[in-house]
Amino acid sequence: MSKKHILLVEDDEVFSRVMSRALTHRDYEVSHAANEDEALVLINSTQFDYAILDLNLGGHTSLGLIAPLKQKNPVSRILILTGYASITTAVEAIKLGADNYLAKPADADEILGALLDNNQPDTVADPDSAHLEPMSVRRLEWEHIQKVLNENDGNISETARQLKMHRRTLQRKLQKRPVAK
Amino acid sequence: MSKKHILLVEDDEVFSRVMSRALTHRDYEVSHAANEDEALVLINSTQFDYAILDLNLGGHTSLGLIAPLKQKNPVSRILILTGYASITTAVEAIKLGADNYLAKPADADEILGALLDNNQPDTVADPDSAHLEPMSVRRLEWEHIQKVLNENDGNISETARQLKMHRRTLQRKLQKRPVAK
DNA sequence: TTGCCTGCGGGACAATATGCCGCAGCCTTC
DNA sequence: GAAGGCTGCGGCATATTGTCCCGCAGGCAA
Repeated sequence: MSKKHILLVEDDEVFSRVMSRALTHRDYEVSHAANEDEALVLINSTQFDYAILDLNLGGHTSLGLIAPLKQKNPVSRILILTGYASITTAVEAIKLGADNYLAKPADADEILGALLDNNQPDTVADPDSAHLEPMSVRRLEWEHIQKVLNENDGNISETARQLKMHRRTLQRKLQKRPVAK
Repeated sequence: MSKKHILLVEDDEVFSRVMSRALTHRDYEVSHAANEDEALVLINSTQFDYAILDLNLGGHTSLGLIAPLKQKNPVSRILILTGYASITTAVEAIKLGADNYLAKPADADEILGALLDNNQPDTVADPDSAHLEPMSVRRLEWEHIQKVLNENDGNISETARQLKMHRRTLQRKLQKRPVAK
């Protein structure tokens, strides 16, 4: 049986190198693309079994790659990975056809687990995993900001206006990482 | 044209009453269920256009209602609502067929927006959907704090713990008056 | 082309807010 | 009465914001 072929779309130099190596060691064949165009070329020329897409590719998101991927490769499973996770983008990604969504930081095992994981039904079905703590205010703020920012197609100035906060402040908040939980 | 029929599954007495009224005033017909069994009875006896499900129903989740709903009512749009939002449950809900996922606190407009949202051709042109301003981050924070504080029967220390903020900070926030909007 | 407007990123500095300490008073429960 | 939890509040040392101010880039109209 031949090796499974994974498409890795990730613009972070270091992270992509680490991931590539980790996946290769686990006996996968990995093709890496650092941006949307490179990714499209690969998608059109190769059959992939899986895809790992970093949500934030420089300017825009990698969500646009989902459709071409699905079209060329109806059987591949797609995992969206992001350092700036939010419920809004997660919902959007899944709606667009991604199979899973994972927040960085995550190690290779975690990522592979999320990518291969097919026993979806059990994930949340058990009542114990039902996380009963309310969101922290920071987390809630982050989610809300992401939602509004998304509604404004990434326009920071407009988002700041609607949120009644200074653009400079929003800008600074966005540069930080999302809150753990 | 007859009114659109909404199924509201929500175990919180107060919240469900408020929502029911708000939706009724907006000219929807609302059926309310406080638990899974009640909901199933309604699903089997009525045709719904939309459904709003609180994710946490006492012990388990309301995700199990998605399948029956979809089966009986292939056209309905389903919104999952929860005070304990997390990316994991959001992804799960969308995978199971929910159309959107929203974190409380959320007002009726926000909820309806999330429910009707999306490229639904017939609702896009709706002139009534006049520009919904998102809550400011301060307002959202205030609402959330009040809600959690309430769940904890006014216990400031416990609330601060859950919100992962310093008790002193919470105390100071509470001394100020609520934000205008 | 030249303004002009808008968005983006970021420096600098003062005004606030927050984290964290400690203390005293009040309850309720052993 | 001692123990432990909650509340209100006074200080700081830090962190985060509000403001103002530039420079740069792209879209657009004169």
